[in-house]
Amino acid sequence: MPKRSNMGPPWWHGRFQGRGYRITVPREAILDVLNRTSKHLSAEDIYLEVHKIYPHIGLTTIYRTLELLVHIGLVFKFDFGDGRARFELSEGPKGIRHHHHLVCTNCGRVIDYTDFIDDEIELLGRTEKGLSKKFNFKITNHLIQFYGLCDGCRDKK
Amino acid sequence: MPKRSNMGPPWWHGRFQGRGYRITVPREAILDVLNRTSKHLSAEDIYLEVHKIYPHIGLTTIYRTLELLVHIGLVFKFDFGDGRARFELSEGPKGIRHHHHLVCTNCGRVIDYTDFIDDEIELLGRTEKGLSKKFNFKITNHLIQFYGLCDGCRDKK
DNA sequence: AATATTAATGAAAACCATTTTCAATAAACT
DNA sequence: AGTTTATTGAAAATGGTTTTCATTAATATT
Ligand SMILES: [Mn+2]
Ligand SMILES: [Mn+2]
Ligand SMILES: [Zn+2]
Ligand SMILES: [Zn+2]
Repeated sequence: MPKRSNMGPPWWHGRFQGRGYRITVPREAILDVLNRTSKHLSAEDIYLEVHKIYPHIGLTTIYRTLELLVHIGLVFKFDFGDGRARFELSEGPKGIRHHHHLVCTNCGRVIDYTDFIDDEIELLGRTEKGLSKKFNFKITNHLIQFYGLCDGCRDKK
Repeated sequence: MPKRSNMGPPWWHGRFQGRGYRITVPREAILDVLNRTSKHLSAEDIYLEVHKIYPHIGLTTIYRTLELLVHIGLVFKFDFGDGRARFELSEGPKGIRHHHHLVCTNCGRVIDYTDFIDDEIELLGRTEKGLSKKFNFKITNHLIQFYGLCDGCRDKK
């Protein structure tokens, strides 16, 4: 089902060329699954989805591909505390969409939010600068997650 | 070696009483190890340390006790991305010392920092309020970590 | 102080997400 | 079309964590 609305190679092809990485069917299938969801899928989730169309693709390949995609920066890997890694495309055709997460500790639901991001970015910039100076630490990344009870869970407790 | 400078029950005893939890030798030993380090120990780290004094205490008990301590809020459990959970006392005799982490992605070193915490707390408060309202999400906790290269690793790359 | 109750423990086995191995396959280059 | 070598799939291994279950010991009761 990997059908794109307009012709031309998908926007991510450039990330593979020139680095010795090959564009393969499994890789396209995995990127396609990630590209078409807004959920935070586990390796097995992705495997099951890919399996519907390419039953011969194995779970091992899913893991290996995800590792590669994280390595080249196309995918983010998260740990929301349920014992399995979760993956999310780091950018879309329209560029990076920076956001943080709200994690429900009761049902595991994960909510993306971009509100307040500007204030956060502002603070993060200051903090990163200060920490870099104080600890001589070169910051490349940050992780911000809020935990609590989601809309559906807060009453039932 | 669990020797306290002055008499009286340790400050954490109150957390066990009244809840049906018993104060046992393994639990005291584990709390003692956590209380005397500023590092972020894994279950095995704690096991090895406890083992020096109580060789009969098993790794299973370490895991079970840590789970309990996290449950009653005496200990924080972290994932710094190296495949094993890390534990840290949530408070000391002098109260809670809120801090966040700087994680070196090269050597795994973890640095606690409390600088800029005030600004962060301020922002977090606003953000939590906004998010709570927008998503009807009851926030109980947050996780903030910065990743990058520490003093010893940034040059060698 | 002795006894009863039941939470806690330890050893071994099970669990399970992820990684490794290795022979077979298929992209990309000539 | 043929060659090179990155990639793949199946099976086995790995390793941190959890479960099982018989035994032990902390606390309550007498
Ligand atoms: Mn997200
Ligand atoms: Mn810390
Ligand atoms: Zn929920
Ligand atoms: Zn380092």
